[in-house]
This record gives sequence, C-alpha cells and structure tokens, in this order.
Amino acid sequence: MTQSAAIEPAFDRLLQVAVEVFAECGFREATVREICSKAHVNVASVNYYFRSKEALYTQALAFAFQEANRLYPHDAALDNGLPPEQRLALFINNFLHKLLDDSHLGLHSKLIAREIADPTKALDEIIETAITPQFNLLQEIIQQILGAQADKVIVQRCLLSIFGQCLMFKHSRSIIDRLYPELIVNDSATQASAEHITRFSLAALTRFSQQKERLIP
Amino acid sequence: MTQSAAIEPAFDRLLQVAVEVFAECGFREATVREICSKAHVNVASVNYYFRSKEALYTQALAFAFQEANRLYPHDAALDNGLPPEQRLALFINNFLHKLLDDSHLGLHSKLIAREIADPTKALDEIIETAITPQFNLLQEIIQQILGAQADKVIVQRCLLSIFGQCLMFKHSRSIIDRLYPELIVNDSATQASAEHITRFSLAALTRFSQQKERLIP
DNA sequence: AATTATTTAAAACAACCGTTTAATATAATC
DNA sequence: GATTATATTAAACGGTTGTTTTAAATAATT
Repeated sequence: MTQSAAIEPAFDRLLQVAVEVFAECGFREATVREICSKAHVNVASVNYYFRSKEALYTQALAFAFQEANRLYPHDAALDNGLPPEQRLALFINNFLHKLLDDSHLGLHSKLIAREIADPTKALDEIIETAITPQFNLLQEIIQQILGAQADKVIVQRCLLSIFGQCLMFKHSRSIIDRLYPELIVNDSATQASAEHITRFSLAALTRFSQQKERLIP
Repeated sequence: MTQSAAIEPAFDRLLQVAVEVFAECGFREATVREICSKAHVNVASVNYYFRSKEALYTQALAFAFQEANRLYPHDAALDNGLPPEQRLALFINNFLHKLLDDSHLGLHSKLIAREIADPTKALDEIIETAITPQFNLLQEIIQQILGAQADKVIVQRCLLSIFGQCLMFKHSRSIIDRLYPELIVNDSATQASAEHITRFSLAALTRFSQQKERLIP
C-alpha cells in the first residue's frame, strides 16, 4: 500500500480509496477529506480529477463492479446443461460467498447493499448493471425447477424467498454476529449456510412443483 | 397535528417528531434543526429537554417500541394451544404487516431496520428489547414443527431463512418497488406475500422433519 | 404582589462539510 | 532553454452541523 501509494498515479489511488471509504461509511457519511487523506492527495484533488464528490461516488461504483466481475467470474450456474438443482446450489453458493467475502471485493457487495438500504441517484444504474442479471439468472433456474407452466408471480415470489435468505446474512449481519456468531466466522461456515439455503429452498420448490395444481392463488 | 402542536407540551411533540424524522433519515442524516422545526420548538429545546441529539435518539427508540407494543399487541402466535403450522402463519402474517405498514407504526420497524443496517450504540438494547423476543417465539414454533429432537443449528438456520424472506421486503424494498411493484402496493398484496412465505417455509420445514435422518450435516 | 423556578427565544459558538481560488511546482512541448 | 500545459499545494469560502450562551417571557410558589 505504501509502495503503491508512491507508484500509482493520484487518480487511481483516489478511486481505490473511494471504494473503500464509501463502502465503509456510505455516500453521505463519507467525507472528501478522509478519502483524500487516506489516498495521500490534497483535498482539492477530488474536484480536480472528478467533478465533485457525487461524480467520484458514481465512478467508484462503476470501478467496483468492474473489479468484482473480473475477480468473481460469472457463475458456473450459467451452464444450461447442468441439472437445475445443481445450478441452484452453485448460484446460492457463489452469491453468498460474494456477499460475505470480507476481503477485497466484499467492498463491492457492501456498496450495493448500502445503495439498496439507502438509495442515492445511482440506484437505477446499479439495478440495471448488477441486480437484474442476477435476478434473471435465478429466475431462469427457478422456472426450470418449477416447470414452464408455473405461474409467473409464484416464480417471482420464490426468487424473493431465495434472495431474502441470502441477503439476510448481509443486511442483518450485525444481528447474526451477535446472536449466532458461529454461523458466519469463516469460509466453511459460509458454505454450510449456502448448503442450508439450497436444501431449504429446494425442498420448498420441489413441493411447489408437485402440488401446483392444488394451489389456491 | 396543528391542534395537537398547540395542546401537547413541547417535550412530547419533540419526541414524536423525533421518531418520524429519525425513521425517515436515520440518526446521522437527521438534523436537530429539522426536528425542532417540525415540532415547532426552538433549536435549543433538544439540549434543554434531552441532553443531546444522541440522548433524544435513544429515548425516541424506546418510545417507538412502547408505542408499537401498545398498538400491535403480542402475536396470537403466542397461543401454545394452536397447531404449529397455524402459529407460523400467524407469526409471519403479523410480522410482515408490522414491517410493511407505512402508517403510524411503520416508523417502529423503520427505526429498527435502520439500526440493523447501520448500527449505532443503541443496537444492543434493540436486540434485547425488540429482536430477541421475536426470535425466541419463532424458534419455539420451528422447534414444534421439526420435533423436539431437531438439531439446534438447523433450527437456527431455518429461523434465519424465514426472517430473511420477511426482511427482504423491508431491506430491499427499493428494489422490489422498482422490479415487482405489484407485490407491495397494498394490504392484500402484503397478505399474499405472507401466505407465500408461509407456504414456502412450511414446505421446506415439513420436508426437513420427514427426511431428518437422511441429512448429511 | 413579590419572588423564585421553569420554559422559550434569538444569537452566536466552534467544528466540520464540499468546493473554489490563486499561487506554486512539475512535466511536456517547441 | 524558454514556454506552454499539467499537477499539486495551502488557504480560504460559504454553508451546515450540534451545542452553548444570554436574555426575555411565562408559570409556580410563598
């Protein structure tokens, strides 16, 4: 960090630090001065290189996405040839790890989670760029499990059920950390969580596909 | 409001408005000046009646809890005599309505959700006062469905699965509003959501209780 | 009715915010 | 090597924040 601080140009340092600080504090709480201080540049640099704090935020978001897509390549769940149950397991496992990874790219999901909980103007772009693709992929998998004739609203609701289980670990992490800390300590705990969510959801989905004619909508 | 502003003493007005504004903006984003303006009191009143902005926040939280418990009496799900499946349905329905009610006491859950997503010092008290009781109740219901010999960790995970599905509508509401707005428009949509979550979870739970000996932990 | 305590009010406080300015240092170009 | 263009700096700007001060108004008590 200290070496790269000397080598990398100020623009790049600013962008990297911005991702960290915005993820940590959120847009409104983060201060230009803190970002500049940690990037070892003058306070005026934000307005020199980027137009404003808000413009820096937007670019930091875009940069974080691009980094995350580079480090976390697209899901193996994309493979259409695999059985849908396995695709679901892969999807949930990948998504949950992406959410709970505290290292480099946990910043990415932190930024998104912040935007969702407390939206700024950038939310619409995030939905298009980062959320809709994930939604579409999971929707396709669920559709495959429930069968093509499944009601569209039911598919949507099942999708929310699965995402909700995963996001619980992100949005309510402060609670889980205190009440069930052992569920979140390390990588294998995360994997166990992913397996539970998969089992829980698959049990529900297969039930749904069996009894769908008896449903009272 | 205008009448009560003249009748109710400044202290009470301040507390009520504080609940609204803190729920709307969060602790850090909310300003003393806005609260005082909406309560029709002088800026100095916050530091006169309460010691500081932070003390006002703490008291506003406590006040909101007490109001919510008064307006939303404890779950019918508490009734031990009912079959556990019905208790689960009652619990989810009540919890989801509490979460999505935009009127008076939606403020209560808004405040809690804010605290969870972006904790202040007050979180510990919230967990004790508001969250643990709900967790314990749901835990008891799940235990009843899975059977007394069910693994404790599995019970915990199922609990998170169910809470996660409910909280999805709270924490990711900004997304649902944009992608599936019809799921959240009114009271009957909320009820339909509660019914789905109940059906989804019951399907998974009954499956779990059937195949528990075949589980690979 | 006089005196004490309590509540309201306007103004100012120091600290911090994002942004701008104006001057200097560095690099690139001719 | 002189002259542009680019990058960096320190300082200040206007605005907002939570909090404090000081004084006036109101209520309560004797």
